[in-house]
Amino acid sequence: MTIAIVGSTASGKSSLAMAAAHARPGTEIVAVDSMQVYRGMDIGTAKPTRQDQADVTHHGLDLADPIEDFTVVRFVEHYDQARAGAKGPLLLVAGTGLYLRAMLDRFDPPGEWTDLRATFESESDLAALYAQLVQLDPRAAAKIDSGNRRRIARALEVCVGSGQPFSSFGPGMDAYPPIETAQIGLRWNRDTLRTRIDQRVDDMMASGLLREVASIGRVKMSRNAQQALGYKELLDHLDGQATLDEAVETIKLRTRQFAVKQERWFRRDPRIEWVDLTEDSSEALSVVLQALDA
RNA sequence: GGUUCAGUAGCUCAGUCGGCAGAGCACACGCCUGAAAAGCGUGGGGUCCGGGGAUCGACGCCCCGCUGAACCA
Repeated sequence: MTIAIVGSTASGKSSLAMAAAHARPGTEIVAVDSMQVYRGMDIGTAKPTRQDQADVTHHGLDLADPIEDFTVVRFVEHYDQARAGAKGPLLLVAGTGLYLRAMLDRFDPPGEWTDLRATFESESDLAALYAQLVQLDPRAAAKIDSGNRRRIARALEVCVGSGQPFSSFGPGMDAYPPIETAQIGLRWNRDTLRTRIDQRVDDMMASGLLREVASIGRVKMSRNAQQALGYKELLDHLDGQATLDEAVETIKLRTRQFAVKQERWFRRDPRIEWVDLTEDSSEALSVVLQALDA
């Protein structure tokens, strides 16, 4: 039995999952989150507390040091292990849409050819790069914007490295086959979500986020870890590039934009059952419990 | 009280000689299978502070007023 709760940052999915796990003892939680995988990045990623982790078995947390670049493939491997060893139902708490889809729809990403990728990414003539992709894999090219260097380089990396078209590795993201796992989506209206985000960022600052960021430091953070909201802006502040107030405002703004981006990602998936929240989450809890009991 | 400067998209501002109203950010929407809290694209938005005048034609020139800033008293 596996259920997924999806939603944007600050939607309340973690606390809903805790409530559900308490109501159905034995349930284990899987945090599907590209940043909570980093050890020591606790406050800024709103990682479940030690107490929560003591009360309910959690997976998906603290899988890598901040100096490492984590990837989807590593997360799926971890998930498969967790699923095999789990003693009770799994409750997935997902903010990272790509990770969740890779897990549930069994994406099988082609391998890595990092030196090829580096070559393509440093190619100065982007138009020529795109033309090459159109030649090798017109189907992939049709789905990638001609200005998107990163995705073009990755597709070419796979075409050249594997000898097969990038588009031959799966149906793509717009295929939503039926799956066992029920997905429940949490949704707030934008104004309410904004105040929740502002409050959450203020709370993080009050809890010592700046100290956490300073104690890790930029040199001990990988490219990917440095992208984490809150960390990125406070690292810039520590480098003297912004005042603390400016940094906090930027965190709030970008977190809002991130939340909308998450919503747009999940919105596409027709299999998600949405629960519109006001301030009362009891309806969401009963929906989750119902799914767990089914 | 006087002088000067400013007032254009939600915000910060461009706008050449008077000739179809612009940018960045924000916002909305979409795409993306080994960086996804990343990357890429699309487009909706205007009482050009208000009023009057000269002109074929004004965001632009002239006059009056309003608001803000700086300086002088």
